[in-house]
Amino acid sequence: MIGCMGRWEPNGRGRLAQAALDLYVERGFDQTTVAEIAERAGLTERTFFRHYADKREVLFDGSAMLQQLMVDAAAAAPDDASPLEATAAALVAVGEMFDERREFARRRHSVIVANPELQERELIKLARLTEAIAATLRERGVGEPAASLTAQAGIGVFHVSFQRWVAPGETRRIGELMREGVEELRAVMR
Amino acid sequence: MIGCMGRWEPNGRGRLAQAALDLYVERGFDQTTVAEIAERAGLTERTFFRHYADKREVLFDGSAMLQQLMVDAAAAAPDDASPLEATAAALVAVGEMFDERREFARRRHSVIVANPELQERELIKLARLTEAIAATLRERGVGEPAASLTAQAGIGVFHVSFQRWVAPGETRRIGELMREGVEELRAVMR
DNA sequence: CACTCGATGTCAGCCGCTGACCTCGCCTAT
DNA sequence: ATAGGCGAGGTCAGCGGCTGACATCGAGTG
Repeated sequence: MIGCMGRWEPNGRGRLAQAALDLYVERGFDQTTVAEIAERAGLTERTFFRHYADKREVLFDGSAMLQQLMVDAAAAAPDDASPLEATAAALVAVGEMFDERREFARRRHSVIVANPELQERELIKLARLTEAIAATLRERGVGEPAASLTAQAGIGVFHVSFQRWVAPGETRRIGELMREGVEELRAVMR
Repeated sequence: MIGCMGRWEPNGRGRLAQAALDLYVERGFDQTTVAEIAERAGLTERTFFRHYADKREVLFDGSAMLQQLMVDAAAAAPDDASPLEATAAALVAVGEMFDERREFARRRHSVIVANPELQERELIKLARLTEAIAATLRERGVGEPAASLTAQAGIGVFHVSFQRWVAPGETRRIGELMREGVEELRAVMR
């Protein structure tokens, strides 16, 4: 019951993720083959593809958890909260988790900005997240297109704030950058 | 000077695009090989890749023109126009062109919604478009993060409106949907 | 001690994509 | 008019991402 440790070492999945990030940083995404990742993790190429749908997905393992966190936070907002307030609650919810892992985020981000294929994957994760939040708002009684537009604005603020947050030299916390972003967007739409 | 018609038939690039869209619609993106596209166009696989960087790009030929159109429109807005007004001008500029090609857009869209890889490509095109508009706003003297947030809001409205515009049964023009979207977003941010 | 079951290994193969090199046919200059 | 430039296309070989089918191992279960 406790075993389940594959054939040899435990946590093959985690070893693959670690090996992949290391290699992507060391020599670049394109210059890394899946066989090399698997070898460094002490596994085979075929096993890599059992854990991750493709070579890119290994960098996006946390996105499901992020989505769950944000959706839960938006759903838990008080009934009388406005769509924007519920969305803002989702943003606040992820703030702490991000601030704890800034260096990891920078490392990962440096790989992604260097490769268009990875940016595509990041963008579709963001789009799915947007849809999930829009669905949550709809369940809260928000109509269309208001729900989609609000979710889009919220994720837009998140995205812009995230990019500022990982920029070299930036020391403010992501929550502060997101608050500032919401205010700025309000001002611009006024 | 006028010749330049490849080795046999003229417009190989266009024939490839037509063959690709037809096949993607007929049997799906995944079930279509590049060799088949090339064969239907009377060319070879290798030639396909000389015209298009990859199998997906053939569906996104028009995006460069779209970007140019929107950037020019935003840049041409009067000096005293607000960031939001300049961005709205970019939206208006694409309205007519889209309305003229609604059936083509629906056909193309049906292929894209059926395939995540194609959605990724669409999203990165939208992201590049967003960056281009943000850059235009910056040239107009708008600071950061206001420029990025405004561009993101504008493209967000465009995206949501486009999806409503291609939905089956929808008859309103895209310009009207975008105007409505901007108003809705304003209301939600208030 | 079989037996099941989930995780991994092995192997063969398709297809997207690329580099290197060759061919064809129009165009221009001498 | 002929030579050579040049751009579009063809041919071939090969890498690497990804998959299906099947074998194997190790741990828990009866």
